[in-house]
Amino acid sequence: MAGVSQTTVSLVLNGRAEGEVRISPETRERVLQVIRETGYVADPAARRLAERRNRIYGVFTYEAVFPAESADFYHPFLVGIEECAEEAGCDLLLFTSAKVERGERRRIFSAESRIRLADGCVLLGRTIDREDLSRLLSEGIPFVSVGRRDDAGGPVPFVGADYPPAVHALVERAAALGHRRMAYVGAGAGAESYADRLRGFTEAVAATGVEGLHLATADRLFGSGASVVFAEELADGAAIAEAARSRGLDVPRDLSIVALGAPTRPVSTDIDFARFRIPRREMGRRAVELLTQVLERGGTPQELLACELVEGSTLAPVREGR
Amino acid sequence: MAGVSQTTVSLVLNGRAEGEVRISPETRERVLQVIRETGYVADPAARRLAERRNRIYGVFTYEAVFPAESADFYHPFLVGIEECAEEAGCDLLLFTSAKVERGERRRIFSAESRIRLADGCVLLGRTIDREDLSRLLSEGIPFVSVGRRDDAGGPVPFVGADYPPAVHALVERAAALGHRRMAYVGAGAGAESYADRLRGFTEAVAATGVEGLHLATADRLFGSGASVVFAEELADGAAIAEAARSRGLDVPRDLSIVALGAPTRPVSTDIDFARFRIPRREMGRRAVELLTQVLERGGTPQELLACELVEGSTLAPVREGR
DNA sequence: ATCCGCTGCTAATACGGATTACCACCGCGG
DNA sequence: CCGCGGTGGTAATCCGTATTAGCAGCGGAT
Repeated sequence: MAGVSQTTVSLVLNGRAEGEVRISPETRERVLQVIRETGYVADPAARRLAERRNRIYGVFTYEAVFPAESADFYHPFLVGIEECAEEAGCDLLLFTSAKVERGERRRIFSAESRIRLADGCVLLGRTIDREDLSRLLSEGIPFVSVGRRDDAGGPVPFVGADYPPAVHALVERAAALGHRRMAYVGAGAGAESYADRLRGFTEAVAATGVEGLHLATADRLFGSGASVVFAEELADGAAIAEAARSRGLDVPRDLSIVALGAPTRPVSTDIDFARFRIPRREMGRRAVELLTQVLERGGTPQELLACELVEGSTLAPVREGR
Repeated sequence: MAGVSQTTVSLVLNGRAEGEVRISPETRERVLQVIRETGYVADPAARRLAERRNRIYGVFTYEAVFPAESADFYHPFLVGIEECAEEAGCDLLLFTSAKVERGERRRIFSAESRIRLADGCVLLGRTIDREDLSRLLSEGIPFVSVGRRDDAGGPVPFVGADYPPAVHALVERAAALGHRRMAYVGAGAGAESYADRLRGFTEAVAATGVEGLHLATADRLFGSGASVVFAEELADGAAIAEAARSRGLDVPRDLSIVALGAPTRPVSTDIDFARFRIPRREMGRRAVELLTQVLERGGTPQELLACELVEGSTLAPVREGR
């Protein structure tokens, strides 16, 4: 239509017409005019094939992205991811195709995986398959994990929440309120985030010189003599509060409770726990920024974002006589 | 690695090895073995280029998908869309790249639009640009709109909520409770969904033989003598309830209120309005199903899903003497 | 010995755009 | 008239897969 070659159109379209290769302003204008009239847009698939770049970022979650169960937890991450993708002019590819079989988790690599259609990928999930991770690394697929991850055959790029200092601060606050015997309730393992919380607790009690107990479950909590309990998850905190109430204990007069996580399961509690805020939205944003950075300059960025403390009303001075 | 040509791999990969083209079972097994070992996956971009098919469905929303403001409204649609995409083995491409300029809406077609990377597209939004719609039609891009749409240079494929019968049923119920003067408050235009509600109302009052008023705003409602008001949006209903209270009117003793929409804006009200339920999740699911159908067999499906009535507590018998 | 039909596989090409090497043209100085 | 440098553009190739036409080899029938 403009009487020029495909090459010329490509050059004009990509603004390369000013550098090495020269196209006269008249020709350029003519091509642009036709493009405007027809609304021509280069085929993204062909572009990807030729250019190895798409401006499409993949988003992989081990659970369904939208559904309600964990929606409250994942949603803020996605808000941040979308915001930042929008600013970067990128589209998001949600890998929904990996069927979640009953009891099975999604897998990143399936026979039909379209992960390589995206320039790179943001990973979301409490835990991430080590096999998947190491394969991502070995195949050289650019990605950033939301949440700290242990090495998996190499360092993993991530943006995580910095749990240890946050837990540390809460332990110190409890100590300042007179607590001398503290319990951590939760696995303290399984996911990196759990391990980090327990580590923060363990280091903090050591540094503060108070006594720290680690209980896998709340069963033996009430015989332990602990005056404050650090619950690994908000749901755990709610359960402990309920158990305390049923024993006739008042929170926080008889027992202080600190919650160390965000609601990953839908918890119907309006208790205003002493806790910290996981900067989920910021983590989402930052993950996309880091992915962009990886795509442009490579590297293996690892970042931890600070968690803001929330005073709450479940951490009080230790009761005399305990 | 298997000592065969690229063609052979392609044939094996696509299970074409049994039809016209023949590959010996031994060779096939050898290729499959290598595929298993290496985890080879065909490049989706190249596939799309060659095959014109991707198993990627685009999702276009005029507002940001995730953010909180309209999250409550859009989320159920997305749940349905994701569910169905997962079952169909499709990935979802969110067109987040179209920057939402201050005060501007997203546009489907931009210079960088990656819409053609997807096999087809699901459109979501209260209103959809007519230009965008007619361009989709004229370019022959397969799509399905969530929400009924008027023709835009041709019939538009959609799955919508069937408002008129739902509104009709509510009008009838009001009439059965003795109401003889009913008001509809809202624009009744702008979006198809609003027009449909007003149309349902207008037809229903005519059929029922009661008096129907259409008020653009609630300003003159209280002098109108209407004993029941149909609010176009849930938020409108909440505002009217508030206004009634401030006038010393009791809902529903002095004034019945029927809400005709779902919360599109975050409304903090716990009023249990007489209303109907928009089957949003089902609409999302169905949209994906219809898109699949369009891709396979073409056509322009148009479907309306029934809205279930919700009794609520804001519709009562008309008060004597009004 | 020739031809046929079948089996099993591959060479060649298309898909649409990015990139690169190179060519045709023009004006100018020698 | 020749050579030279700068302009403006294009042919050719590549990206990785799907598809199609066709080729080599072989056994059996004529």
